[in-house]
Amino acid sequence: MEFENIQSFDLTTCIGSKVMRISRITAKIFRKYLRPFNITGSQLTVLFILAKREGLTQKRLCEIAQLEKSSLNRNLKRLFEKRYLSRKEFPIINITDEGKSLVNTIIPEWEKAMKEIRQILGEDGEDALDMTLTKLMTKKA
Amino acid sequence: MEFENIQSFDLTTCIGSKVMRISRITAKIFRKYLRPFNITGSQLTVLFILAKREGLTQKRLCEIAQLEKSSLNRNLKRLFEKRYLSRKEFPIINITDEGKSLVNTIIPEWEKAMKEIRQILGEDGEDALDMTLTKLMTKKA
DNA sequence: TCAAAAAAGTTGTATATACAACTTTTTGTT
DNA sequence: AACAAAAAGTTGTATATACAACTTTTTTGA
Repeated sequence: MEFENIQSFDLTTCIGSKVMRISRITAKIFRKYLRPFNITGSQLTVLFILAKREGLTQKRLCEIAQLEKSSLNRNLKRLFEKRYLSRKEFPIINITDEGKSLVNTIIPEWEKAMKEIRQILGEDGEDALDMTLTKLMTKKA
Repeated sequence: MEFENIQSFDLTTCIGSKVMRISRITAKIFRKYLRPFNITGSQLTVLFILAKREGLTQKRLCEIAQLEKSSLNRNLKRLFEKRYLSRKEFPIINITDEGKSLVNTIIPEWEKAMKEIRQILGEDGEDALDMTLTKLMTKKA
């Protein structure tokens, strides 16, 4: 068999693989700092959003976090269970005092993670990341 | 309550969130092209590696793909089930003819996905991504 | 050689994610 | 107000991922 395509193929060019690797590496750094709080990066993102802008629906949260609605729905479920969020007046979701307090406590640790990653990326690396995301967001919506 | 930290916090700076978003967007583009083949990007990465370098152990695959061993183990399980990989002489894993054939067939579709992403990122965007990954890999190992 | 130690591989458990299908809620129209 | 249509939210199912704990295989040293 020939398999012409495989011959000329170079797997190190794959953008998908690269992005997944970047994501795994940075996620690992955040996990290291967040582990003591028994919370994940994804959950924290939602808490961050609601700590700044209270009273959002799932729909709005999806748009802000750019998450598929069922993905967000399950993230929220865990945060309701942990009592960091509440939904007393459906469908409006709010952060609880407990949630706010957690966010306030975590921010310094989050800053440590950010500092560690910034030391690796440098200012130009961070700019590069911003450019990448900006381009992807504007073209894709 | 005060929650001083929340006041001054700006969630749009979070590198972790940005990276996760980039990853979700690019993954979605790849999925679009790979769906007809009933295979995922992560599975394809493993097949790509073994299409070029036959006869690897899980250990070596982990190092090459930069995946945690249990994550890889489960990816492999699905590829064994689909008969794209085999392990006749434990612990050496090989791609099957079926697997090679699939990879050969998929490469043109993979190239379409790459083209679509490249059009969004541009050459500078792709360079930026490479820089980001290089920095993360050298510092983290 | 064979027993202990180390390495590799596997399984348990949990979260994240997406797509599709379904249910509930909201909205718009008469 | 009541029904139909649309939107929002939820659940089913599957994959990806990681960490911890466990099992199997390989290596090492006596």
